Amino acid sequence: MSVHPLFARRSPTMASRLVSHVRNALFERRYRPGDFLGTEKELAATHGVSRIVARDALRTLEAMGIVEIARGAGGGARITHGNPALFAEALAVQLELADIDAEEILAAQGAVEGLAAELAAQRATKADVLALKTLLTEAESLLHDLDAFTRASLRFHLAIADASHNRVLHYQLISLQHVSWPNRNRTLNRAVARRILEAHRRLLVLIEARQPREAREFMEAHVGMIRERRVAEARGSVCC
Amino acid sequence: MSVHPLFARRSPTMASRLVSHVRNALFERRYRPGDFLGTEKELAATHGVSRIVARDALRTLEAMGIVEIARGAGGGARITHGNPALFAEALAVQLELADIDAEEILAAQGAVEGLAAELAAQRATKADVLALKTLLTEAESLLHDLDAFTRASLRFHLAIADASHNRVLHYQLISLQHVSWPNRNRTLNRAVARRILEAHRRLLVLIEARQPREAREFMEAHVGMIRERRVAEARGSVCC
DNA sequence: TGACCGCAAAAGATATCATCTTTAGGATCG
DNA sequence: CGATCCTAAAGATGATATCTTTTGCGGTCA
Repeated sequence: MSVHPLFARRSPTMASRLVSHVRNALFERRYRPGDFLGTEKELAATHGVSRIVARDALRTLEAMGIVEIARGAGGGARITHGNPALFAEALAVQLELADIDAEEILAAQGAVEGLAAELAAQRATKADVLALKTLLTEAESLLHDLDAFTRASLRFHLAIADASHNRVLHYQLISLQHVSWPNRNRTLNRAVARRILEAHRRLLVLIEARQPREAREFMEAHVGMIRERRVAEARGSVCC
Repeated sequence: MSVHPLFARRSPTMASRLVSHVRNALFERRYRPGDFLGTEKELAATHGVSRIVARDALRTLEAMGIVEIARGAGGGARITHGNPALFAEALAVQLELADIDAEEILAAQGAVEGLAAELAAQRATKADVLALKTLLTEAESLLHDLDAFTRASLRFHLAIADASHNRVLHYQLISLQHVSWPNRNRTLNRAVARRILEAHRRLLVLIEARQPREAREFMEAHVGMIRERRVAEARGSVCC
């Protein structure tokens, strides 16, 4: 039994139409972070669909990082205030599916971090510099625990992106670190750690001295060195 | 059908556990693009949950760009081969939620495209150069239709990223263009279009001549000019 | 103030129907 | 006899309805 052709045209699923509806409203600024979207039942009712369809749409919107869902009385769906981790996750998934290795990622990371260092040298506030100093001191005290040292170093790099006062760089660096950095740093030894620490000290000096061009070049070289080390590591580990 | 109390500890939702299961398998390379995951019913059965839960999980995995779902006989869920558009969308959502404007985005874009131009000047193949020339010719013939001209220009920029043979730059540029470029270019007139065309010609010459440093500097200046224009535009449009 | 309880809301299960898509088989035409 | 087109069946998601279970907020009462 076929439906009359006039009414047959509804290929995009109802859930996807609901998703588009919310997404478009967001981009047209009709929804803002924190806004209440409604409960499953309300959404289903106002859009004339079943609760399952509303659920499907909310699952998708949740995965897209657009809404947060709370249970219990007073619960329901609200527009989130943003969650960079989700975006980092999205990049990580795509890079994994496209089978992209650390070298390509670190090349791009060099450009992003180079600009971050340049802007940081132009715009870093006293608070930014203080935060960087604190992280540097913390890393110094962690030379005995190389995994913890690595994490502190990652935070130092991210703090430079923050000091650039460009949030795009912050988001990009988060996502790139998420895929470029191994959980444990296999070839890192204390000598290398000291060299990294020295590079970070020098970076901080250049930022404090307001030398954007030098900061950028130094950062690019620094990330370049990390890339070299990672490439050598990868070659060395063809077998174990 | 109630679950035995022994197995009742399940604070994270069952759908989210199913999502994690697939996600982890992907990152551990136990799943590869194209692999068949199963149908809704099969997934529900093998994980001991209802079809609703399996659906919820598949909606999430679909939004994350991990699986594709096909209907009909022989349908079901498969690991995708990647979809950069989804990732671009994720960045766009986050930038919108964090209320980031075009200037910040174009600053980051300058760094990404600068590196793309530098690498393109080092690595572009004959085919890459040919593609760039074709796009340039196409843009030249579109001076009468400024919207079409804008789209051709965007493709030209993306082709440079492709010529860099670094896929991360391609992904990043797609996502940044997605949010930085207005659908219609309000202040673009024919004189500006000619200047853009001239800049693109010069870029192509530098890439063909294998002058990485110059290509990078020129590209950074080029994107910088676009940024200036966009900022002026934004200021001019406080009111209409 | 604090513990408790009620209720609202999502999470999950089950059954059923609708719709889409592929495929295989049969009818038709050259 | 062979190729092609049509059609019907089968297999899968899409959508609806209705139900139970779990969770967490908020008000109430001691």
